[in-house]
Amino acid sequence: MTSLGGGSGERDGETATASRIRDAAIERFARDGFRAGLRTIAADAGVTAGLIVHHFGSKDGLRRACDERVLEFMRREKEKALTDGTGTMLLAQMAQVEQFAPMVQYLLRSMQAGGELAAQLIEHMISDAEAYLSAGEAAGVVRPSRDRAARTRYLAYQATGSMLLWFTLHGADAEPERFPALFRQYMGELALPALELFTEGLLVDRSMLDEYLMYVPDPPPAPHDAAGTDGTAS
Amino acid sequence: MTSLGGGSGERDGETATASRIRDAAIERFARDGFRAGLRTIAADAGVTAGLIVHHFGSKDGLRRACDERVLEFMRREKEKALTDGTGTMLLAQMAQVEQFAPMVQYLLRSMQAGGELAAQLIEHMISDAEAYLSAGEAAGVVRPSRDRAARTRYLAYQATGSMLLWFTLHGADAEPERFPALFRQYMGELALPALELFTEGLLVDRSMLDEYLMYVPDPPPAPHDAAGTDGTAS
DNA sequence: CGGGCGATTGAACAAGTGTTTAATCTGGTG
DNA sequence: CACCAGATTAAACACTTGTTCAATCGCCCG
Repeated sequence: MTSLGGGSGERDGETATASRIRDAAIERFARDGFRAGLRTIAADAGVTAGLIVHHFGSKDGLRRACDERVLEFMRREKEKALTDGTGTMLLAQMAQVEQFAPMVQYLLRSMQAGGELAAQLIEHMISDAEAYLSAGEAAGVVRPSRDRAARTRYLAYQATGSMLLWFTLHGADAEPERFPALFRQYMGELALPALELFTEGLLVDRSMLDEYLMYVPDPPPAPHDAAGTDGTAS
Repeated sequence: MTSLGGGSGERDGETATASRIRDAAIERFARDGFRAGLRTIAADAGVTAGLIVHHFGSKDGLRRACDERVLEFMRREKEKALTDGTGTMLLAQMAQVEQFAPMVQYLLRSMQAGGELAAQLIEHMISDAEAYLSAGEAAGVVRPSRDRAARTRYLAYQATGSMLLWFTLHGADAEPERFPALFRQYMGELALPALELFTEGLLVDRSMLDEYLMYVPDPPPAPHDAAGTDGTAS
């Protein structure tokens, strides 16, 4: 009934049934996590478990197909939406559209479980943020950093990670119908503190930062773990 | 051989074998996630699967016992370490001690999977951060916020969530022996961007914040989801 | 010594998993 | 129409899972 493709559900070399199975899998994985059984997905798609492995080889093959579909969809959708550099806005906008909500939920499930798609996604977001922050610096609205790469990664991890945690605690077992509303609520609670922190910071004076800069080499320290048993930086 | 208790492994009404099973379960859950089988845990503890359910009723009972143990351990350890308000420092310090690393890893597994322990933990961290930030405000080193509760939650979610994501992508399947080193690396990459953001902010001017404050009621808006189909705030 | 009681075991059970296999259905082509 | 290739099914397989059950072991108390 609901074709996740938003138009072109089928791709090169894929039969209509295969794409229907794959879309049902995305929806079921989004709802129940990746421990959902093949028979459940098969029932959702109105087919048999055997047919799934006939088309995708194995459950892992099915998951790879889902990953690929979601990733390609994200790539295509990214250029149509104005991003805030962290991907949060992009996901938020996508979650509003009922048709795309399962994709966002599937994505968060992926990050919950780890794996290739999650890693690619976060790197994707980091490179987006890199471009966005660089443009902001050039335009004079974003302060330059002593280590731009590190800051970019830091911001992307913060934004994505807090969203993931929030989803895990409040939205993982929720019906997909409630998902857009939950996402709106998350953004609403987020906006003010984020803007405050981004424009005014958190600390009153610079002593902590300056103190830190006294003790470590400036831009990019050794990327590999040095010795140093002191873990406390107060 | 390695008693996770750090001294008093047994508690009221618990036989020595039961606590040995529970500690083995914590270690195994930390290593493999909660899908680890009872027989694996039983083998780790040198017993049989049947004995586990004899002592804990079910696998869920075992997990509850593990949760309780870890939570109580965190409570006891919290007062011995100086926290930075977000719990990151606390976990980092604990991860340095080889004996406690499995507990931290178990905790992150819990947050990965959601559930009661994770929810309690994050609320715990939020209330810690609340006290810490309030003290900072009173001492004049932390800027006051227009909505202190929201900012506290925001900061706790950011810190915990980014740590969780980082762990999921880089450390979930790592040997527990490497875990302390991975944690040190994470803290090292984190320190500079965090201090920069906290003391200098990210944006050069206040226009975005002021613009936002023009459109929403100041301190705490309606907590329930209002209508408003416009999700874009530029 | 004897009886009992909890700890502990090994085997069995029932339900679930992903996957395989042989058979059937279906549609297009010579 | 005959034929074949792919789609599709139902059943079986091998395996793992959590849980149950009866039997045994070991120790403490009377």
